[in-house]
Amino acid sequence: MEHQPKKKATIYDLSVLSGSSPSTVSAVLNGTWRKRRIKESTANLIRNLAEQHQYTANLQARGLRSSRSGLVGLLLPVHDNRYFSSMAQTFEAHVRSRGQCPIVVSACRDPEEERQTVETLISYSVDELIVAGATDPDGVHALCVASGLKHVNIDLPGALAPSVISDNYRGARMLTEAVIRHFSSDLPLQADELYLFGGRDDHASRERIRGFRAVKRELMDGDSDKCIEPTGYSPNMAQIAFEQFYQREGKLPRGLFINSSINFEGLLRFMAQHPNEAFLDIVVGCYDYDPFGSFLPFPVIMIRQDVDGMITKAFEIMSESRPVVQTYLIQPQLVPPRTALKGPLDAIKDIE
Amino acid sequence: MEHQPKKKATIYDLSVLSGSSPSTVSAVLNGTWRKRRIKESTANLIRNLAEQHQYTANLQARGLRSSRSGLVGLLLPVHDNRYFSSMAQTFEAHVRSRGQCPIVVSACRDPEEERQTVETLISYSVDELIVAGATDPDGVHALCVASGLKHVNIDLPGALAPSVISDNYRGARMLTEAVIRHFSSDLPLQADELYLFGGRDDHASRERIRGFRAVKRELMDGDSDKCIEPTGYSPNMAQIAFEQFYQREGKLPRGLFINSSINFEGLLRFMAQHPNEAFLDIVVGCYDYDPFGSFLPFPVIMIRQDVDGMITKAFEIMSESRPVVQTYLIQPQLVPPRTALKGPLDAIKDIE
DNA sequence: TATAATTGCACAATCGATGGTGCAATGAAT
DNA sequence: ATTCATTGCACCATCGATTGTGCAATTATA
Repeated sequence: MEHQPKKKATIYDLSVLSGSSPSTVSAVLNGTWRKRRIKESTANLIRNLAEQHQYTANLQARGLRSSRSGLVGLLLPVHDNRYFSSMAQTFEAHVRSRGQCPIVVSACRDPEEERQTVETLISYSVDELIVAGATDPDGVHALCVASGLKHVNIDLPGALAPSVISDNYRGARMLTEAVIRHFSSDLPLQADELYLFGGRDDHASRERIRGFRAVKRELMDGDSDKCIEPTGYSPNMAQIAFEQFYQREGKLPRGLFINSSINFEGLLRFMAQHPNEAFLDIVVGCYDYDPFGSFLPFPVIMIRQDVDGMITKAFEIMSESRPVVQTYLIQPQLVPPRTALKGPLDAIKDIE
Repeated sequence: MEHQPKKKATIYDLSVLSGSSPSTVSAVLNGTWRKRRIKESTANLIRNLAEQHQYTANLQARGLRSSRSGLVGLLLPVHDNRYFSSMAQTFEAHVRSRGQCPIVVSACRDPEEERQTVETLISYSVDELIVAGATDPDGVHALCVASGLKHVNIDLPGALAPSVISDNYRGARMLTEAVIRHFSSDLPLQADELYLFGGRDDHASRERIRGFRAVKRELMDGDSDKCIEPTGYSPNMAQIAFEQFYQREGKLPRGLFINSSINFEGLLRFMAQHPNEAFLDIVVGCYDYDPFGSFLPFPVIMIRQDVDGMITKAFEIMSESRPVVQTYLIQPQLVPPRTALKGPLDAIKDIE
């Protein structure tokens, strides 16, 4: 922390050293020098000097001039669960492979925070933005449009920008059906034993609830409103819902559809308060995949959303010149109990 | 995507509209106007115009001029596990509470990627940087020093910058002891039944191994080299190690010390290949906390590193004018099986 | 009323890179 | 030996904000 923070070299320094003009230096170092008919030898000279002096471009200056930044943003609701963290991981790999710099920011599901964060990103001339699970995607959209920023919604759709989301209806159908079928035929699951917990009034939750109810109607006879308990996306509220149910009924439902791994953590909290015996005959379906969750002491069937597919599609859309405002559905995957899937980390080389 | 991406308002636009000079507008909007003795009425006029025209400062321009950006960086090895994702979550909250903009980037444990990423951050005049779990912290340090960027290592220490890390030795001691004591006294764990898997040749792994061996020596009589299997930080290598052990010995060790939740995922993959019976008499200690991991069908004792404590300390250090280059140890916490701790997400308001 | 002090603001340089334009030097064509 | 085309590069305005400095107008003091 004590050496001379000697100023970074600029094109002007190199210009003096090389005897060329700053614009020549600039052209050489940003690759446009052929277009500007700079001699190869001049280019080499400058490149050597740049290397010697450890030149790196000031990206703020470049960004100011060209009103682009080389940054690509991912706006998340939260970091701390496997769905969104694997999204961040996948996103980074994509962006890096395109030679740009990924930056990931979360906005805590707070519409105001979302807008402020996007404003900030815009002020840095972020080139593209993926808006994941936004509470107010259309508010974000307005800001992006005003500054001409390419963006795509992911996970939760908006009405005004292209959106790439999981096929929540089909995923929920698969999951519900798998839960029902997981029970043996000598003691099959009854309609009033299958509950859905978690989620709130967003598109994903609505679609999942729709799928859940449809399958219940088709495979069982009942489909009562009381089997749906939206608790928001918080472990705490979910826990309370489980506790209340347990107080009321003396047990948990035998079949549980849990709307996200975040809500699933509410069940963990409940579990911590009760002996394992309370979970002997239970089957859980969770709309989200968490490798550890898959190995709990009762059958846990999970849905893995195709994060890579969604991110890929999102970039595809943003690369179009006039993206169509529509919602693309990406098929998720049903994951049977005790399954350890590979994830984005497996793409990372680990020496040793 | 089609409306007029009408250019964002600048201080020059407001200058024309208000009849004041750009410098006056600038001063008003960045809060230095009192110092510049601008009339209150002028300030109000300009502020109103700014609001009407939705002025937001171009942060690249500001950053270029002032060579500061308002950005604070967190460099992670990876996103996709609960330890680092909770670190990101906690970091964001801290940075936001200081009115700055958090940006989180991962570098995949690749020294070259680490340096490149930091170079990029420096080119954006990031104000401060937390370097988490870097493979080559001192390489990163060199870059930071060269440009006068305040930075602190976290999770893994460097020799050249202040570092804040978990007390790995003590944590490993606690964990090892807890695993041993978890066995009943009628069939106590023997020295050759307690193995350590995972980690590589970094400071954290070394300290954990040291703690592990010390406790083995103290509580059991043996402490053989063959009970240590560093596998790197990858699920895959860990899985292979478990499989090999299993092929060789016909079972897993009864006591397992797993060096990180990433390696624990290797055990999950192993589990997927084998029936639950193979895990009846097993006790796992994992140096990392994952809420789902805590509820697996065998006892899992975990260490939760005090991420909040580490981040807090890191910012404290960076706020000092001449930080001492030393390593600060933060005490981790022993988490008994079947425990659902609150995390950073609980700090987030969830409406409904 | 003349002078000094204060108020309120405008001017202009600057941060580092980009890209349009212009022009001298060289080589080719007539 | 002119004229024309090409090569190779320098010049300069520009992106949007910050900040040191200077100066007129106003108010206070003598």
